Amino acid sequence: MNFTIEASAADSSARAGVITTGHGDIYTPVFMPVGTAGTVKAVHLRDLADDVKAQIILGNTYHLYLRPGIDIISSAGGLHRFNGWERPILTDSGGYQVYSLAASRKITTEGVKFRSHIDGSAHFFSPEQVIDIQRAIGADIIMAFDECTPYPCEKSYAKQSMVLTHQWLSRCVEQFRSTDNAYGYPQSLFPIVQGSVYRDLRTESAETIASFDMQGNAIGGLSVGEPAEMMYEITGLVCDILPADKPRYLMGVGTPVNMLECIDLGVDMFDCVMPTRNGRNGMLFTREGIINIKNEKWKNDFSHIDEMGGSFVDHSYSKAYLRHLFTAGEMLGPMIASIHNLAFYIRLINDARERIVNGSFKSWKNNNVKKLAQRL
RNA sequence: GGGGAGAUUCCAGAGCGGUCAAAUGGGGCAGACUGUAAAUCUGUUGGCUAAGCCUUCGGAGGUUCGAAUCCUCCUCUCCCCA
Repeated sequence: MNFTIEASAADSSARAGVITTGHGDIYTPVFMPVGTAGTVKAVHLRDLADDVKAQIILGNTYHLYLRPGIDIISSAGGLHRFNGWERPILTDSGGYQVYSLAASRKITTEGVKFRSHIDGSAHFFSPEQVIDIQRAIGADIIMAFDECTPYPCEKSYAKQSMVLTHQWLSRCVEQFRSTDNAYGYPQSLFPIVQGSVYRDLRTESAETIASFDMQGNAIGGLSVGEPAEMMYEITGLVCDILPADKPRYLMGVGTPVNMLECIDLGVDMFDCVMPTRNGRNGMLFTREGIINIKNEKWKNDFSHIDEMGGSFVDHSYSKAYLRHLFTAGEMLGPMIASIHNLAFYIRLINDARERIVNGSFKSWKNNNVKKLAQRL
């Protein structure tokens, strides 16, 4: 994996770059659709590649390990072969599940004991296993095993958790270095900064993570309920410490506004379930603001879903029709909304990239932020 | 023609003397969702000058301090037998 910066904004930390991988180039900043179980929910492969124009998608170690199981994915020849996605894949380590499935796991220095949310069976993840599993999945970018702390989080716990994440990172790196790429093409490991909302912890964590000198770095433990301003503050702080010549990945973020603000702070990569999950639940993101397509007000609105949208679905269906699909419980509704939202997210980030390259990012961002967040 | 069951708030359907503006489900309306246990979850759903009041449980009368609940008649539905 290689990262080259093509342009940097003069009045901001935003930059435009290219990540090269064994499955093709990724132009940054980039939004990566989340495909937890080996599928970006409700979106067909062809739509994802040709219409949405996703450059890279996510998979999830914990979910794929439980189902279908790593033996199946290995037999298939890796996740790319299994699900048919030929562009890059990044896998999350399961660190987020340590947080979101907190009720059914126990953390020790050695690793995490957890119960399957599917059948209750007992399992254990060590940092070493998490690397092995991601190798076997065949992810182009592998994430270190971390503990994603909740918000709010006592400082003492945040510190203890951060130390643990760092210890696990050493083991992840060692395991990563002592194992080979599973399918011939290169695999990269990204470590993850933790430290909750505490500036000193985040500083320490960012410096520690940077010292491992991996090919990219991630910021975790944000967008877990803290105020947006707090997230920006920590993101800015960490971005300033992480090396500029490596991609910075802000995990789990976020809303369109969150992404523009964080690009401004120097973030290169984003992923979030929002465009797909909220889309399935009837929320549409547009340049003019946010639409709840289930609302009665769209009942007789026969205008296109998004006049300014760049996706096939935007000009093929009306708001009234999409509302009807949701009202009727038709599965096409969530599909259309997911495609629209993903295409919107990716187009927005592409526009941001264009603005970075031509030097007008900051003012463009400031002009758009308010509109993007308003409700229609 | 004979016998039986029933009519409840948008729908279905509980309630069978006061704690009932009336369970529950559906539908409607609105909200939430940020490295996905989510095609999920939450709220709300008679009116108003709104911690109170008013009008509602097929219609009309009656019993009672008090009726969706008991009685009488009427109207209408459904089922069974001829």
